[in-house]
Amino acid sequence: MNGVSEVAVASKTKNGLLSAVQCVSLIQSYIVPRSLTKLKQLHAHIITSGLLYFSSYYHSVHLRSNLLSTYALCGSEANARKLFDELPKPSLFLYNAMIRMYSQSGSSVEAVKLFIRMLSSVPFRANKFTYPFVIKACRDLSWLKVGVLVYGKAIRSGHGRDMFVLNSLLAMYMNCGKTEAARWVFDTMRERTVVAWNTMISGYVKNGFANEALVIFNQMVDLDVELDSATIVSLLPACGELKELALGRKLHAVVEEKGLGDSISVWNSLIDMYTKCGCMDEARVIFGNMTERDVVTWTVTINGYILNGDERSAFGLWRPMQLEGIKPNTVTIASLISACANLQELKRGMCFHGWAVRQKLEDDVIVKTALIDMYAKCNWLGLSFRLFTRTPENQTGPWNAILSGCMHNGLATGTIKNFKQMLYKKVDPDGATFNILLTAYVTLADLEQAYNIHGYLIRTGFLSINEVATGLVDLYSKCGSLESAHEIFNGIAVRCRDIILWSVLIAGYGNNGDGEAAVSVFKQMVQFGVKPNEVTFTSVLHACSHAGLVDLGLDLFKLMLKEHQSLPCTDHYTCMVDLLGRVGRLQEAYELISTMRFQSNHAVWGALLGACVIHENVALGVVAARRLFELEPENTGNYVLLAKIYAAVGRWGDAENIRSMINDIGLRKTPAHSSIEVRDTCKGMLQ
DNA sequence: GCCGCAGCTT
Repeated sequence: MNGVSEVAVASKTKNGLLSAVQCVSLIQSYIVPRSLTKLKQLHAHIITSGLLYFSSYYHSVHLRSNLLSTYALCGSEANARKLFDELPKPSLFLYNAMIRMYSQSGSSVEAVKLFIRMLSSVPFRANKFTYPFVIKACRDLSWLKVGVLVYGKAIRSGHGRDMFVLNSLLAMYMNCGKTEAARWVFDTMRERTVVAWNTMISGYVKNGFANEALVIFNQMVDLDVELDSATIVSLLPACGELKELALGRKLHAVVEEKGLGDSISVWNSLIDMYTKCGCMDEARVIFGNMTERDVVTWTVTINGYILNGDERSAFGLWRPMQLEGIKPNTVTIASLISACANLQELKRGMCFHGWAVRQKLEDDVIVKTALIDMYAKCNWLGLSFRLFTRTPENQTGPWNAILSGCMHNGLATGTIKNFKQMLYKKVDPDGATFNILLTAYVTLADLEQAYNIHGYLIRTGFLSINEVATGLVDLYSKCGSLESAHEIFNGIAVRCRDIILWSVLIAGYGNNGDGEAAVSVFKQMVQFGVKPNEVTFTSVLHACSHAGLVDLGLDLFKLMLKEHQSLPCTDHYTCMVDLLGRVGRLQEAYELISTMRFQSNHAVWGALLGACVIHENVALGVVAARRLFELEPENTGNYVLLAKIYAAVGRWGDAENIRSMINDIGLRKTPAHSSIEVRDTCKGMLQ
């Protein structure tokens, strides 16, 4: 209301000229505080007082220009546009103001259109302020070719080496995935501010080259470039991705030392980094110390809990978040829905679905994708499909969700059929699509099909994605073609071979009964400096046990305890019990179980019982079976195995006792068919 | 004759 009184004062002066000047200075005073309401009031006053008509032409244009540029700065598109259209010959400054407004508000197409109109209607060339706006608009639209043409214009008008123009060009190349082009521009820049370095870092991270981002950062440090908060915010996602906790902590220290923590996004990025490195405690501390939190703060924390397997705590933030007045957005709700999918909590998932519908967020693609996935993981594929059919068809995310939903519900051929539909509808598949598709082909285990998809992946270039290549190695191994699997493996650059790829090949040899090859690949992996993890050890021990390589397996087990200092898990013990049990070293297997530092599970005892059956060892068989009866009383298979041992050594009375035990349990706890099956097995053995 | 423009988290 203050604005009205100011306006009133201004209009009291009889002299229209003074009044117009006063209006201009008032308008300009609204620029920094972005006082749109006051501006509108003043605008109305200018119209009713006739200032625009009674002033000189010069002052009238001046007033209009100021009104327009301030509307544009305040993001009031409709008002700015109306004024702009009324002007017969807008100045370069006003064109810039309009283009800036469009490119900042996301109306990028309008920005580019206006630029083209400007080129044809303005007697002078665009200036150095114009190009960054237009290139940014092209960046947001991923219009690489148009952007390059605009840059060509910039060169011809002498702004090709302008720092701002080059920085926006860098960002455009990075956003369009052209990291080499960006690199070239960066290398040829004469003058590099911290903005250029930051653009390179964030660009590399966005394009999946987190390692390159770290390299750039190190160069930046070597050259003593002063980093700012944007550097931190750009680099922290790389730390999270690469689990570079040490560097992440260092950056945290830098934030504290240099006082870079004035923006929320810095703290948000730190929380995100800590959660990705598995440090929920440190993330919680930052969260607690923040005096102001935004929707991203809550979302990264919720995501962090989910990532670290603590979905309960994630759900627990839902209410406090809203009590603090922060409204969840599409990212928040999608994360929570995916947490419901992890836990198969259909009811809770439906509650979030309902909330999303009420908030009109249901049609957002990431929310839709999360919902499709959630219903599929809760085994409600019908609901998944119903949502899917109401989704715009050209987006990859929902298609991937429905493909993985088919797989989750055991429909391998359905997955492949839908993938073909996807291609038919001209939807672009991505790396994730092929990861899912390859698991579908794995269940079919058809070598001919594997060759076909291999060829397809080469033609489309998707084989260069590491996870996809890993999936293909797995597919070939599961089809029994270890030669092809190894060939793909050899085709992957040594530095790109991650732990998962190695483990897949080791498991491949193991499952094909070639324990020696599995162990040899394992040794190669260690030689290349890749640290084996739990899964690798499980695979290699499993391989030994399948191939009967007892002593080799024992050596590896000891190696695991000593050199790699990994704590063995139950899977490892199961492999070892299996390994020893198969060759009849039952007593050793039993002793190994006794050395376990934690609760033994059914798999370990099951392995021992299985070995006792083969070697007809009653004493240990009874021990193992008793433990199993405690651990899983309703699993009739265990009773059958024990009965088998008794039967094998001729202790028919004991076998008969087991049979009656099974009958009791079978009638009470297992489905009828299983009890009948069990009874028949026993009968067969007793006869 | 207004004197602005680039990079950054879920």
